[in-house]
This record gives sequence, structure tokens and C-alpha cells, in this order.
Amino acid sequence: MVRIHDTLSGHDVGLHPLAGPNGPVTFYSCGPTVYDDAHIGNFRSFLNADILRRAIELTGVAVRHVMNITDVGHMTDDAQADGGGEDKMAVAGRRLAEAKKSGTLPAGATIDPNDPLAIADFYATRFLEDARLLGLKVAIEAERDPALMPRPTRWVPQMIAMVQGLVDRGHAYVARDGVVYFDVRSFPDYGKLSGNTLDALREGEGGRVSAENQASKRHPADFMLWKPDAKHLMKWDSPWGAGYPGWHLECSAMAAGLLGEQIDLHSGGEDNIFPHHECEIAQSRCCFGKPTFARLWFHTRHLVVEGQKMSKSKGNFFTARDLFAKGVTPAALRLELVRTHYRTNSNFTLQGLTDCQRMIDRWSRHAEALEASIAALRTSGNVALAVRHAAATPGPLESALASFTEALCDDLNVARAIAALNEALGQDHLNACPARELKALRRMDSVLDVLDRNRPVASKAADDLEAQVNALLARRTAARAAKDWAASDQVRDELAALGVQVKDGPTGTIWSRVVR
RNA sequence: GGCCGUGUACCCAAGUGGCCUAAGGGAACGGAUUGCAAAUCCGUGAUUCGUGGGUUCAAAUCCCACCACGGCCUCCA
Repeated sequence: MVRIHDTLSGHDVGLHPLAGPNGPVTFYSCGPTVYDDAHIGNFRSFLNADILRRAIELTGVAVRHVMNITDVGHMTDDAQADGGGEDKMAVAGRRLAEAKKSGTLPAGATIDPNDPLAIADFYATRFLEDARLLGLKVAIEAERDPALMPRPTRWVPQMIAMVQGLVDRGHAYVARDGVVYFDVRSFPDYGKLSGNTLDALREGEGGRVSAENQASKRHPADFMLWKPDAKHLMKWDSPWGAGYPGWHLECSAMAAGLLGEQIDLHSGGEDNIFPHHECEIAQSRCCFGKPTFARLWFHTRHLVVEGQKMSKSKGNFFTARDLFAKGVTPAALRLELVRTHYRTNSNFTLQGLTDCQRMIDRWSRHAEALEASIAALRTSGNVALAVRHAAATPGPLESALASFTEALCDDLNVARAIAALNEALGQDHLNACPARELKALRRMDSVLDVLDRNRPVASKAADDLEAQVNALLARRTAARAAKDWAASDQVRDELAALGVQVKDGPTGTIWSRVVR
């Protein structure tokens, strides 16, 4: 059974699915807001949720995983968080319009910068591409079942129903400015998740709430549920006038609609703890009258890049696509983002990416060697050996599977799981049954999911490079055949200048890109 | 000001009272191999766990103080 640190209770708790021991576990993850490309920090959080669901599945328990794609624009003007300010979708639209003008928009992208839904779709599509390359299982499943990745713009009626329910039950009120607010003092547990108390919350400390909005609330911590604003970029009719819903509402409504009024697991980045998840708990419990909302809260810490906070101005800001374009394989990026324990800040480095790539290459070689052994055994028709294999004691990998699983069950200790795998690979496989060893390796990879993602992402630039490299390689091979080492080495220098490294092996020369 | 988390070798990173004179990976170095390389395989590698105190027979692990870094305090994963 998987044990996980629960943010709400503050300690590790076993996962006991509401539906019974075999699940399915109902799991809701806060996903991206699609007004820009997701960066590696976003993906650390999403991929850790993915590792968690795969670890649960490894123990034989089914998971129903839902991740939202937020397509409503939120305010950019943080000083006016409760309304007003410019919508992020509108800003994204301007950015796209400029990109279109300067020709930096990706080929084939025909998009109306004034249509917020089109902008959201544009970035949602790109997000799904990245997510699928990185092995985010829910994104792969959503190809067949789009409901698993819901969009809030299609759930506004359910959100309005929740606002109405909260007003009816006396947990929400219409202020004199017409805005519907949640009354935090009507919910004594408000603050339990984040450890905040209502009196200790410094009013407006985040600098995001205007004094004007604060003045109309009964308590400074009351948060917006519905904002009437007929001029807003995206608006819907409601009993409180045309406007838009509070941002916390979408997750409450979609989790309830797709998974139930109480769920087993809820995940997000550490910044979601307050206010977002705190508010979700308040809304869901007060609206549905259930004793809990999510039974276990899973939060991933942020990452830093080369020891520094990631920011565009420092030039250490990476999206997944940036790295793919440099020739980084999805497998290496995936492993680099999940190999540090989710509850500590991880330090993303290019060196770390290289380290991961080497590890994955080693695992791949072992998988290929095992496949070769199995094939050789099949063609040789050596029945006696096959029988001996079937009866053999578990090999290193088969034995490691238990400690691998145990490490993951212990609050998702990925580093220890990887160590178990690495240790097994260093041991003697000669007497082990290759089929069973491969099966164990594949089983571990069902969580890590790197073996089938260990290829650079195809692109026009990658194709061009390949053609260039192949031409140089042909010259070098000819020079080597003629034992003209000077010419051969000169070509190797040229390849190095292109960021390409060559390896001469018994079956010919292979090459790979060096990530810089 | 309140709440939360982190600090382990050159780098990433596990370990949270005795099995730790600290796992695993990478780099580096030595060897095998190679036209030379790269890759691969084998080997070496922290008497020490941010700093200073304390508790204990015993501390990286518990307590206190300090320093540094990260997150939240109403729309950043």
C-alpha cells in the first residue's frame, strides 16, 4: 500500500480508496493555465502527480486521474486580483499578434488574437503535445477520453450552481458592490490546510487585493465566488448578473462532477496550498455538506535552476519545448524532473540532464541485451536452458522489483527506487531468466516511463541537422577506411562544432547531440 | 509579522537515534579497450553531514540559537 505525506494532517498516511481496496482511486490534479507554454517547474508538479498515480497502479490499484486545463483568463494586474485589471488571455492575445507580425509564430498557426478561447486552445494543444512526449499518462488517456482533462469554460453552469448552493446555505453573500463572496468565518476549518489563522493572515500581504474590494467584504479573507462584470473579456449570465466565476471554483466543480463530492487524492504545486486549495476545501465542504473534500493532499515543492530561482530575466527560464529543441530527450527531462523527492526543492541543471541521459542509456542497453538473449534462446531451441531459466531463482532485477516498489510506497521515494534498479544492473545476470528479468525491468519502467521516450523529438531543425551530420559522417568513414586519421579527426572537430559527438563501434559509427 | 520547507562529497541525491568510518548516479582519477577518441567494463572516491552550543552510552538523524536558500499570506506548479 502506498503511504504519502498528507499536507492537511502533516504526516504520512496510507492510501485507502473510498471505492475499496482495488480502487479506483479518485485523483484530481491542478493542471496548467493555458495562456503561455508550460515551463519545467509546471511539469515537475504534473510529472510528480503522474509518478504517484503510476506507483499506485504498480501496487495493483486502479486510478481515475483527472487534470484540468484552465482556459479562463485570470487577471494579470495583481493589485486588483478580485476583479478588474487586464485578463491574461488578453495579454497572450497581444503577444500572439506580435508574434504573427514578426513571423515568429509557429508554422501553420492561424489564430485570432482577439479570441480568448482560440488562444487557450492554441496553448492547450501545445501543452498536450509536451505532456504526451513527457509521458503524462492522463494526457495520453485524454486522447480517448477528453473528459479526463476538463476545461472550466465548459463547467460554468456547475460553478453557478455551487455559488447558489453556498448562498442558500448561508456560506456566501452578495456584497454591496454586487460581488458574491465566500464567508470564511462560516467555515471554522478555514486555514487548516495552510496553517494560516484568520487573524494572522496579513491583510493584502500578497499585494494583490485592492482596498476598494476589501472594503466591501465582511472579512478581509473572504474570497470572490462570482464577479459581475459585463465588460469582461469572457463572461456568462448568472443570477448575480453577467460576469465570471471565482478561480477557486473551477476545481471544486470539476472534481465533484467528474470524481465525486469527496475524492481520495488532490495534487498541485506548493504555491497552490494557499489560497487555492484552502478555498477549494471551504467551497466543496460547505456546498456539499461532506466531512472531507480530498482525503489526501499531495504538494510538490518548486524547483530552482542552477541554484537560482527560475525567472525570464535571469535567462534560466525553460519550457519543455526549449529543451526538446536543444536535443534533450523527453526521457531525460522526465527523469530529471522527478528524481528528486517531491517534498524538497530540486535543483534543475543541464549537468543533471546529462546524468539522467546516461542512466537511461544504461537501462536501455540492459533492456536490449535482455531482448537479445530472449531472441537467441528462441532461435537456438535450447529447451533444457529454457526449462532451467523458468525454474531459476529470481535474478537481480526480479529481486529489485520488491525494493523498488517498497521505496515508492514510502512517500514516493523515487531516488531510492532508482538506486534499487541501478544496483541490480551492476549484479551478475548470467544465471537469471532473461524473460523474467526483462519483465521486471519493464514493470519498473511502467512507473519511470523512460525506455520508450529515449529519442530526441523530431523537428525540421533536427532533420536538417541529421542530413548535415550524415554527409560529414560519410566523409569521415571514407577517411578512416583510408586510414587518413588527420582528415578523419578534422571531420570529428567539425561535428563537435555542431554539437555532435560520435562513437565508433564494431557495427559502425553512431552519433548523438551534446546538450549545451 | 504569521505559516511551511530545505541545507549531506566537485555536481545531482538517499539516509531522520546504533546495521552510517553515509545508498545510488554523474564528474574526476587509475586500468582494460580504441588509429586517437567517445562509449563500455573494472577499480578509487565523504572518519564526515550549513555554523555554534546542548541532550544521550550513542546524533547527519533529537533540542536550542544563528546563517543561507525556497514557497505561501487572495489568480505563479
